[in-house]
Amino acid sequence: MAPELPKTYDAKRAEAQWTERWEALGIFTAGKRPEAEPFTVMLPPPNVTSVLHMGHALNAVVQDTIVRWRRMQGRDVLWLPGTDHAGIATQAVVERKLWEERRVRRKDLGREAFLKEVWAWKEQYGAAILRQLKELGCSCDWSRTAFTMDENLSRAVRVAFVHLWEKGLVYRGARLVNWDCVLQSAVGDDELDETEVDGHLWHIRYPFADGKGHVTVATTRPETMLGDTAVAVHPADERYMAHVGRFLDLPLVHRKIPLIADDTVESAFGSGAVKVTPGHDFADYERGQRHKLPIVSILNPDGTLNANAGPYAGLDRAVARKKVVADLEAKGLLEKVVPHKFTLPLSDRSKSPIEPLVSEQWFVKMKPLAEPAIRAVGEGRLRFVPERWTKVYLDWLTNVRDWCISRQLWWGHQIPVWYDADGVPAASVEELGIGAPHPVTGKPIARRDEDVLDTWASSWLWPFSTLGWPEKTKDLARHYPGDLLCTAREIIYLWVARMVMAGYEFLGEPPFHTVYINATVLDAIGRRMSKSLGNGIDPRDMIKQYGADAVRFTLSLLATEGQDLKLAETKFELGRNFMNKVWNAARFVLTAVKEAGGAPGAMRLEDRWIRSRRNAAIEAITGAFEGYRYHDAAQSLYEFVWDDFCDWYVEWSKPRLKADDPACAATLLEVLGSIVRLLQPFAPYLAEELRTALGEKEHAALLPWPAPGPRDEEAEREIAEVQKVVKGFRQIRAENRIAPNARIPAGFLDTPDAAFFETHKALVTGLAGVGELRQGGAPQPCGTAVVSPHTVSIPLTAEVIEGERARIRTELEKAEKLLASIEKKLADERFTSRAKPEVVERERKRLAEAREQVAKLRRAIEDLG
RNA sequence: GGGCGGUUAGCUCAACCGGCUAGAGCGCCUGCCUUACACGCAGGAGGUUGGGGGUUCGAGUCCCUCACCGCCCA
Repeated sequence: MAPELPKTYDAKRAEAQWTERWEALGIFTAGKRPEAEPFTVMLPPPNVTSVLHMGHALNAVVQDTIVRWRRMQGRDVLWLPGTDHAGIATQAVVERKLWEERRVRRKDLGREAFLKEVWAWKEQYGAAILRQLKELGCSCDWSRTAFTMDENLSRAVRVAFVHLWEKGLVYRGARLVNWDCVLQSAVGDDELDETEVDGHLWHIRYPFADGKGHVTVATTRPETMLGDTAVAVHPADERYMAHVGRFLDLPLVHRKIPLIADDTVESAFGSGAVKVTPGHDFADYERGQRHKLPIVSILNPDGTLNANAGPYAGLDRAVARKKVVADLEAKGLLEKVVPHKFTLPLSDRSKSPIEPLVSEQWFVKMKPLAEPAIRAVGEGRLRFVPERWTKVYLDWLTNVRDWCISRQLWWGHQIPVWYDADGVPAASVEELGIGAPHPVTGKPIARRDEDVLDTWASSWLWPFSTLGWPEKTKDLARHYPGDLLCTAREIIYLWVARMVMAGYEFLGEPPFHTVYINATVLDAIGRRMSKSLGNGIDPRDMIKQYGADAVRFTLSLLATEGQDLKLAETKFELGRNFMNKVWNAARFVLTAVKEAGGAPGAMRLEDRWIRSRRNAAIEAITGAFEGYRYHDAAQSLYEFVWDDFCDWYVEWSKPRLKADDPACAATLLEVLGSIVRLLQPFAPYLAEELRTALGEKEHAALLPWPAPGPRDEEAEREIAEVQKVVKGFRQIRAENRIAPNARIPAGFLDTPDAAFFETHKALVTGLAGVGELRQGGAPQPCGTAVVSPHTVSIPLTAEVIEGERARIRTELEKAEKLLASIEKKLADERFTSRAKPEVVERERKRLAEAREQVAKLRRAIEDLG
């Protein structure tokens, strides 16, 4: 059973061997345990345009670890993967490609031909990120891979839209939206890239209409003054108080606009007076609403100025800015221009400055949808981990604004609304052909709404559209509601809240009971990883370099609760080293244990001990998983394997294996089997390799999760004493430069447990590097270590005694300090009378130990002479 | 302006309900290629837990306050 195992773990080989086989064998396909309780997780669908970045990797690892653990616990796991069509992102990618390769614009092709191009692109490149998730070892049910524009998911979008339409929750209206002049579409708040830019602050004089005096306003966007409909000051600003209500003559276009008072104005900023442009600024839009100001829009959708801009009509916005500034200067109205840093929203996709623009859009009324989603938390039907994110979720929902769901794009779900010749709209799940009768007016349908829906309008249905909704499928019945959602914090309201709303609206209950918000991955100095900074660490490179298991384990180990995660490439060595450690431990066991399954033989103390430690590890890891404490889980495994198993048990096993001790062989194999199981959720490839080497028939992913057996308190206590004694010997050796391979004929032990150590001396001699263990003190000169209640010593040569004396003095100082602190504590009767009795008792015991320690160290120094 | 998080060893982070001498990995120092592993072994140094105040027999942990850093919302 001992194959030739290479000296270091070859992650590449293992990964190449298993990734495809797992999928081909369908071992992650849900539904194979019809009698078991299901466990359902939806992978947050990444954009089809994405490549795997570290954030995805962490998110996926966190989910896969939990999912693999639940699967081992016997649950019928469904982890459903898929991608999101990402309207703007994808359309922009394809448009750019068409332009670069063929100098063709989308409008040259026409809608239908363009969409064919996008689909072709999607077929070719759209699965990249899912492939990369497979390379990470993700145990998704790949047979159920979904895409937001699949036929059934698209139908779900239309059904949802018509449902909301019929409830009167969908409306069309003119609103200020983020407008991308290049893509010529509204874009969502989440599609903005807020960039800090070095701009200017133009100070412009607005004369009063009666010719007496002026007010100076400061602006970063001077051309928008053409759309001003007021100037605002703070009501308590003494400089302007007397003038509120007077009218100003808007320069260049000569519009009469009022000076108004509004307490959102910051008096300290600029001149304290701000121009109000409700048609081109979100804050001004609100001010305009409050003061019933007219809205003047000066911009065409393509970024040129319109007729409202008077003489500037037809100019591009950038050209218009220059001309406006020049004209103001010529008229002596430009007071000054000062450099000014501010944040400019750029379109994520086109990188052009976003213009707030009034346009006709479709909206969804959110208030009624938000109510049940808010109640879900109070009713305990929805829980966030870490808990503090609950507030972020609730804050957004309580102040929720209506949702602009239309996008002026072609790639996406075209809005299922048709108009007759009079422009009367009708919504329909099924296609209403041109010329067909309008369901309400009966007149022939003249056209379909051109716009498509926001991508979130499909992804908010993801937890059930992927299961077949609106059909009443078996999957839907079994897997809705699901259990867990793992995602990033920035998506809590964009997506999480909307999914909960959709869950209640369409199915009457939330789509999951727990939302785990994973850490944000930062670079080594704490900045977000971003393309523009170029500080990202590519998980694919890390997988190549260190192996998928190492990447996974490292991320788990670094995922401390609620903390962001600072990452440097070298951190992955941590995971790699651990994988190698496990590999070598297994290699040792498999080569050293010649036969399995002889007579079990009598168990020794250390055999009982390692089982007890193993049980402790099972308990700790299981508990940590239950609380989503990944760091604790990974740490417990790491310590058990490295410290308990490798550093102690394996070392103790070496001489026993030479003597063919069956109890020892059986213990090694049993514990290694446990390690394989505990490792599986973190490191599926290595676990699979090891279970094969161990001759297990079942895939590691399908092995049962170990149940924690009883602890053996006595063995743990006794072995702890042995370890103290061994460490004492090692300390004397190391401090006196005795080479590790130099075997000392005899070590001396002065202990109250003489009989115990007589029985178990083999546990000491091997690891302490002493030929035999004798009771009592060593003859002088000797080195001494006090490990209360034991004292260990070994004979030394005369020349090293000076160093030994210094060492023991330092020890003594430490011990005396400790003793003094305990004495002081116990001398204080407030402590002895008020502290819990068991705490006082413990201190008394420590006092005795410390006294003994000090006495022994003093004697050791005296003995040295 | 409002909210949230953070500040613990040189670095990255732990520390359940307040209670043993505040732990680990990396880095550093010393000695070792001891036939599982140098991606390793053994040992060691390194901390006024951001400052100040308070509660308590006892505070990294609870309260107040200040400072700085980060994120989110407006």
